[in-house]
Amino acid sequence: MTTVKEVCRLAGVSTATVSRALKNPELVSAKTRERVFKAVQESGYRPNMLASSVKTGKSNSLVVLVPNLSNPFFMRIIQGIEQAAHEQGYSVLLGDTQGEPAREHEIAGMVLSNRADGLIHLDHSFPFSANDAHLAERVPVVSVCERIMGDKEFPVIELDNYAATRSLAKHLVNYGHKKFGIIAGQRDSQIHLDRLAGIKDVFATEGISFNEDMIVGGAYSIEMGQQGARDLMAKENRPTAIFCFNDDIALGTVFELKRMGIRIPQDVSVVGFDNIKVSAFIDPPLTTIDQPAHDMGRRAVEVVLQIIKGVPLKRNREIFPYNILERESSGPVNPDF
Amino acid sequence: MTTVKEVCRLAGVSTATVSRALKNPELVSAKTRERVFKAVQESGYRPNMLASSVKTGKSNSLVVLVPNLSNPFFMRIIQGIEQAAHEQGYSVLLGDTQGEPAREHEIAGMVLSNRADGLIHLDHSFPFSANDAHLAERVPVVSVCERIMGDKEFPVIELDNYAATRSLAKHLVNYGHKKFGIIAGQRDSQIHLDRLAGIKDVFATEGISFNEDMIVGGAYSIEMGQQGARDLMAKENRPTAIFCFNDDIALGTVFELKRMGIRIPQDVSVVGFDNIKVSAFIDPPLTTIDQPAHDMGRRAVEVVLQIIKGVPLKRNREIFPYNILERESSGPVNPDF
DNA sequence: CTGTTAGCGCTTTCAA
DNA sequence: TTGAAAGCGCTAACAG
Repeated sequence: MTTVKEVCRLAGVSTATVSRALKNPELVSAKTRERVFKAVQESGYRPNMLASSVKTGKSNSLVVLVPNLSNPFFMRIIQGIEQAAHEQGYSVLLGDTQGEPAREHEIAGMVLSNRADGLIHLDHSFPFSANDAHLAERVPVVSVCERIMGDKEFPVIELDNYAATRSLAKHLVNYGHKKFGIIAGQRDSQIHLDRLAGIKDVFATEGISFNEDMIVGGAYSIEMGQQGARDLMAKENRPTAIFCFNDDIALGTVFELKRMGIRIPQDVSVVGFDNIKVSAFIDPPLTTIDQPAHDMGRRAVEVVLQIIKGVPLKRNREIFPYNILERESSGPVNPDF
Repeated sequence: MTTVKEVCRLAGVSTATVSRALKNPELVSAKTRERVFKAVQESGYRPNMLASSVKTGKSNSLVVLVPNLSNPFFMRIIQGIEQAAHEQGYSVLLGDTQGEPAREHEIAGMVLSNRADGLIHLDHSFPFSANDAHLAERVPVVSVCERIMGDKEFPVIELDNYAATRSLAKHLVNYGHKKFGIIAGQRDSQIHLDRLAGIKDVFATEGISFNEDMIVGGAYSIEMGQQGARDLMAKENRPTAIFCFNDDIALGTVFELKRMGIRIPQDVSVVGFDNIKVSAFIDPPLTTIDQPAHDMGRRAVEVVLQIIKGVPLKRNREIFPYNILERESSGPVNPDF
């Protein structure tokens, strides 16, 4: 491997000058600078990032914890993160946690062993092990979408889940629906609570009675959508409208209902959440909530970099705007269903 | 930050002993080891990975170049990569290249600046800049799915694309189809050539005439599928069966054909490639080629680690088995269409 | 503007 | 089995 030494030799200068010419060119005379550049060129020198990181104490990378890499919604966030990070000269260490605490601890540990300067978390769990909790105090952490549980309040980039499900609920109520079902994802998260609250709030003002046993599910997957659809349709008071807490669930629900001979939206209306790409291209196209996932990812990077750089945050919680997409999977209630 | 020094102080030993106790515990007496462990515990010490990397010259990370993070098929590969890497104690630096050479060069550069020990490429381009080409000689590189173009032949993990499209073509020919259309992804890749060859081969033996102008498209996206479907249906000799070179394209094609009032598979058969998750849940479920994406990702890690460790490779090209999934988007030809 | 020098935190000889 | 000491490749005072 060619190191500074080699460049020094070729350019006939000291290591300090090489380092300067590369990092702070304005501190070096034009002709020396040229000599150094030429030497770098000739030798094919690449500074060893690790070595400089040891010196400066900054790794210039961020670690991102994702509960499930195959969720397309997360991918949109990550794309935003990756782009913004890259623009700021940071690289992204990606860890798929599968929601397993052990893996979260391990990956989050990278930021404790100086491999990353900050952490972006796409889940609601406290990512460090109990052992590391006190060390984690000084670590720049931001969460996207989910609020991290625990004593310390971490900055969060999120959607107004409450308002979003409210508008979804209003949309369905306006269509005359009175009997609802919900297929949930993770039930123990703040998101779940917020979304549920939005729905129940509308029910309350509209005088719609809703029974907790009309909430089924418990994972953000297509299969859960299928299962949930079957469970809901087996109830004696089966719903005419179903809230799915993400689009994957909605995809499974739509598939399964159609398989059961139930028409959408003529018999049952289905709404999703997230607006993943395919949602617009299924049959029928899905009514859903569009989240600015990409921008939220970008913003998460900005915020974590602010923390890293010691810039005080204006606010600890940033709420991004949603957009309700009224497509063809929802429609007027069918009184005969 | 707590460093070795602190542990030394607490345990009353030298830095060398601490280092040994942590990396090669067997070189240290049981009681010293215990003292060190206790000191580590108390101080909450975390070794600075960067510092050790500088010494050892190994970063224990791999960089992965993805042309498009939002392609679900790539995500399956990456999931495999991430898991395998993690099991081997490696972390994954992920770079979304958007197919832009500039970004590829920049990200691939990480492996030249000691930030990563090897590179896994999910595209067919030579990832280094012309400038870095000679440096790249010594870099462990593996490609998955696509063969990297250029003088040097890099190891590759791929599918038998030729055989896969052959069986897809046979499947359609058996259904009586004679008029075909193809909606391609990237046209300048080896994959494209292989897949095309497989199809044409079957056409040749079956005596089916095929005109190059029945090949449309040029990007692996849903939108390209829509566009391609429109283009194909506008031809005077419109096809009764369409090969889509990935499932995203097929999704768009199915959507657009249905929108045009064309029934699938009664009027037109559509087949995809990749078997992304949603393919089984659209209407109709998609006939496609299942690629063992996850395993291919895992294998890529094994191979790149072999190169890193200097273990000679048995073969430079590994072909993974495909599996044709005959679902409902393909069926008997409709002579009246 | 440039060179000398002293480390960053860790690993690894070499001697004891 | 342990410690002293010499670096890994780079950066950053401090002099000059």
